[in-house]
Amino acid sequence: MIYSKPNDGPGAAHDRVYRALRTRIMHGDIAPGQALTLRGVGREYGVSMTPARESIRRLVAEGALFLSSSGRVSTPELTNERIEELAALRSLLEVELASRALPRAHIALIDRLQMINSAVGEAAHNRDSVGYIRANLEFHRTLYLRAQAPAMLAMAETVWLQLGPTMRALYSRLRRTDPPHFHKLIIAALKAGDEPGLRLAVRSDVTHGLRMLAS
Amino acid sequence: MIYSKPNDGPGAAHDRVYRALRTRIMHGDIAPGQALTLRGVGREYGVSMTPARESIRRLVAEGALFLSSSGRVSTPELTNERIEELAALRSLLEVELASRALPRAHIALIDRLQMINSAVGEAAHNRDSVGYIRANLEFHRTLYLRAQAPAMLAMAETVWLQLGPTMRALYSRLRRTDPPHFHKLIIAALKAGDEPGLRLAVRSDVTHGLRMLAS
DNA sequence: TCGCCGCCTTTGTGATCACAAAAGCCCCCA
DNA sequence: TGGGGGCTTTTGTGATCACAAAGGCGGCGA
Repeated sequence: MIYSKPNDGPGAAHDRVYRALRTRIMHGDIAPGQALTLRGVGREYGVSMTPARESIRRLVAEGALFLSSSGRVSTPELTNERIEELAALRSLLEVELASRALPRAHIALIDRLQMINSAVGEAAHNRDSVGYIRANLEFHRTLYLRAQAPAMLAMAETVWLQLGPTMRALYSRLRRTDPPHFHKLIIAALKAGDEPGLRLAVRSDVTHGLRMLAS
Repeated sequence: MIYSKPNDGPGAAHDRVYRALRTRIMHGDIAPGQALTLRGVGREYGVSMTPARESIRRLVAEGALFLSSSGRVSTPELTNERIEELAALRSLLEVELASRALPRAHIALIDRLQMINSAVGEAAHNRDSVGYIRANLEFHRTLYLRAQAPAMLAMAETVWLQLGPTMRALYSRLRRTDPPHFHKLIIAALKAGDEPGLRLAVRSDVTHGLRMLAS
């Protein structure tokens, strides 16, 4: 098999496959319950079963994929209990991340958040669920990067990953065309240096979208 | 290669290796910075490189092992910043888990916790670091199982896993022979149904041990 | 005696293969 | 026409191999 580059940076072929699959799952590119096969993934990315297996097993370890008792893997179909739990985890982790980012949030960061937020609004207007999820996650990640807490951010991303397919199902179901209200509250709290307000705004933003899955 | 049983339950050979390694790491059986090799692990557990590789890569994905840029794996040597972050994560997650477990904590559970806690004290008295860590984690897990929050508990265990080798280094360094004081506070708060007290006791217990690593 | 260069060994990576189990499928019969 | 049994294909698992790169070690020179 011929690649464009013999060694694509640190890591290897399985890392490329892993990253591609991870991004697709996190952005909601794959519907819940969709099955994946080792040979299929390998064929799709031009690698043998070995890197495909490593990528898939890694995603299983992170909770992004579900491994049936017979070894078949598929994207998970979450129960309501699990969704509530994951929402609670998002709330716990992201409130803390935002709070830690607050003292370091200068005006340049806030400007960037506002730009990203307009991209969120645009995706919402165009009813582009994948674009909406991607921009929304970028908004949150940009803020949390300032917290200088890599382990915590990694955990938050793991939760996003587990929610990816479900978020797709959610956002394609509800027809929202307005940009998220709570993002504006987050930005306002950042500008004002208002920590309790920021915590509340983040918790509301995180909880709001996921709460309407109980229906 | 001959096994005692052709199919050891759900999963397979790699699952057995994974579980064994995971337990050893979480209990602090392996010192920080210790290197592992695929062929070495395979030889130790009587399997080929494939299951050894899957187990190790899974532990890497969970943060239990560190993967150098050249592909070598070793148990991580945590920086102080990372230890503080992981302690904060433990605090966030475990306070929430304890709080959720409180309404369901009946007398039978409290009795069991007291029994486990005496095992903790005994291990401390015998200066048995691995036994101490194991009993201590069992104390916490027994309580959190009552929270009925599997995703949250899994995250907490992932943090324990990342801290395993470091906890070993910590507990073998300091010569404590007394059972943990905060466990008694946890039990007392559970008996009294005192939620704020429980939150404080859990946070103190989690933070206390890890804080003295800054030295 | 100390440091550096080159060789040999160890190690991870990806590919391929044999095997068994699971899944899907089709045909036949009630 | 609907369901069940058996066959074929698909799929995951573990083993093994070839290869390249990294590591370690010893010897040689200054």
